[in-house]
Amino acid sequence: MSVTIKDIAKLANVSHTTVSRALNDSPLINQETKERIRQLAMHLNYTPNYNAKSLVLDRSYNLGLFFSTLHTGTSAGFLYESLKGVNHVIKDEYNLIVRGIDDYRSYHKVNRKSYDGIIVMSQSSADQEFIEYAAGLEIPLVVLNREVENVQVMNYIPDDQRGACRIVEHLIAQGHRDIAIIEGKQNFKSTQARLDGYVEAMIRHDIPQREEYRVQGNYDLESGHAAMTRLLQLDHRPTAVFCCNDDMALGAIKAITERRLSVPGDISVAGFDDHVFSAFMTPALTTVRRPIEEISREGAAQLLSFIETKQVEKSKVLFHTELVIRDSVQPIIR
Amino acid sequence: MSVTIKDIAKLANVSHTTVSRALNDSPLINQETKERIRQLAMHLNYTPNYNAKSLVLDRSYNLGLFFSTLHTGTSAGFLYESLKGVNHVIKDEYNLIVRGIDDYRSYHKVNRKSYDGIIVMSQSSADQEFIEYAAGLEIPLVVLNREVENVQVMNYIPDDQRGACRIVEHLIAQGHRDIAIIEGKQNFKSTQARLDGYVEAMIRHDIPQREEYRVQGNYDLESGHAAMTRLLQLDHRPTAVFCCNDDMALGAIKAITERRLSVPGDISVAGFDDHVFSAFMTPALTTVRRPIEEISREGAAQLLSFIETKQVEKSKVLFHTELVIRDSVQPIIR
DNA sequence: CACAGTGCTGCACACGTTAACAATGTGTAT
DNA sequence: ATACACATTGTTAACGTGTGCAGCACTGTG
Repeated sequence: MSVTIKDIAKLANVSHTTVSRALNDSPLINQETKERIRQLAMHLNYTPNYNAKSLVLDRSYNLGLFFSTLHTGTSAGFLYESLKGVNHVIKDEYNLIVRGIDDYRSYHKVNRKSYDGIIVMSQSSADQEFIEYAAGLEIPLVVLNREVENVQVMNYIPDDQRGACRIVEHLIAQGHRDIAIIEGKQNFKSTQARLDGYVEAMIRHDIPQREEYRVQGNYDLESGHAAMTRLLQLDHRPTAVFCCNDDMALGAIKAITERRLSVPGDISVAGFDDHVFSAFMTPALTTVRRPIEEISREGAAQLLSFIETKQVEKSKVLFHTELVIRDSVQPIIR
Repeated sequence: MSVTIKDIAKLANVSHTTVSRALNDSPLINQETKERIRQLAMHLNYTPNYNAKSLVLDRSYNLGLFFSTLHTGTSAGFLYESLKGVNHVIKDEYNLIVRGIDDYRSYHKVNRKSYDGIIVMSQSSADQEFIEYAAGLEIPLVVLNREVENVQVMNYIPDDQRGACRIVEHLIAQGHRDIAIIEGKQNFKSTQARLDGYVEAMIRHDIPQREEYRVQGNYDLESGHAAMTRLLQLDHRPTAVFCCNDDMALGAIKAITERRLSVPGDISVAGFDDHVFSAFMTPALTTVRRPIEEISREGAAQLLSFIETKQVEKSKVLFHTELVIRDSVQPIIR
């Protein structure tokens, strides 16, 4: 059907070995024959059969990009930035296979023969099992976005707690004391980290915390809307709300304006992530930038270098988050 | 290193052929031996080497999901919905490889050995070359989102022109006559289709078109903002603006509110796509729903069935777009 | 002239799997 | 008893590529 090195060999009157060597630029082959064979290959439109190569070289040319889930809890922006970052680094020789971990019924198909390396964009500790599995198989592995315990892997994460603490301190600096938090999806590591940051800031500034100011969300728009609706029904309404991601912040703002209240006039709202949309919302959202694209890029680069050299420090690297002040938070007028 | 069928064969005192047959549930093998071998395989934690399988079966187990670009012009929501739709359908046995067509320097690595099938999420006619290449190689192929010419492929597309026409007619029905359009990215097929819909509606209702009401955008937030800014500088401002996607609509609204004008009080804004965010914007965006997830799902399903049965009608299927009326368009008070 | 060295090429096998064909044993009809 | 069908298993080759080793021709050296 398609052209093989044997076909080329026949036409060039050499053995297929010579063809293989010529195409792989082996020093054993005479320059002229090399050139002749290459011309011929090009002319015949030869493309190597990567399945055969994979078999003998024991490399799949596949890289896996795995998300905790593709159904819910993974925002479009997160997916987009991750993919973009990784894709930017991937050399032409790798295929990038994208998948949700929770889609697997069995991890059977994930093994060293099928993946040269794996990038886990981890959001939930439910991934732990998968990560341990992959680590156990000694597949080159980098876990991004979530701090992973027990397993020795390259682990690149944003400093969520610090970011959350900073933005809550920003709210406090604007005079707010009645600050609510709409939390992220349960069991997501980031949910805990951001909550920790909130608590840290509140304690540091001696602000008493109210039980009813902590509301559960799940990182999507609707949950932000629902959570805010509950907060608005409180007798003593908060003057500011920290939403654990921008999607929920948008939902929250919707809930507020539906009640004919204004942001930030009546209630200040802060988000987290710095979604592409956030600068364009009305009001533009004050939030925390989480450098997902950089993390993906750096993680992918390290993974590639590990695959090639087999050596790199397996360690945790924190990426700075950054306060982005826009219009959705206003000082309180006493 | 890892367990192969030959290892199992030795332990089971049979030939490796028997093992292969047993694991593939061949009717040639005795039930008891079959069971025995399967137990053994399970016990040894055997996983088949897909590279070897691929080589002999001439199947890669790879499916390609190709976008025109992953850099700019592809919105996060579009990527997300596409991936979600396709992923929903993919059987466990396929790997989904995601890539931007404009990332290829050569299509060399795209061939029938490497891909069992390809889904092109086409946005630009710049893909045409790639599509023709893939079609020429007789790789099972489905092109989604953009109407493709000359090539006989499965082609599933949203009815953009009809949707655009409908929403512009909606603006007209609300009394608007000074209707501007912010166009999409140049050379994107959808840009043309939506413009055609706009023109169709205007002509049908005998509304004179002004040259200066047609402004170029490129589907991203910033371009919507810039285009709207230009429109606002006009002596005779439009009373309504049809933005060719929701991202640009958001940018446009930003530009309007920055000038202390209100949407829809002073200017009505309509979008296209029905991005997840659109219902939650302030004001909630009147737009056209484009069923990307359904299209991806249906396209992927057809591709799989084609791969298996090798027969399906290669034809164009139009998916209905749907007018979604929210709060960003207001009747004109004369 | 013998010998070692060098530069290039081919033979034969390996990778792990499937499949055409052969071989074996068992039962059944003649 | 013989032939024949049938059920089950094994032998062998094949898929396309890379590679250790052997072999060839030629060159230079003693």
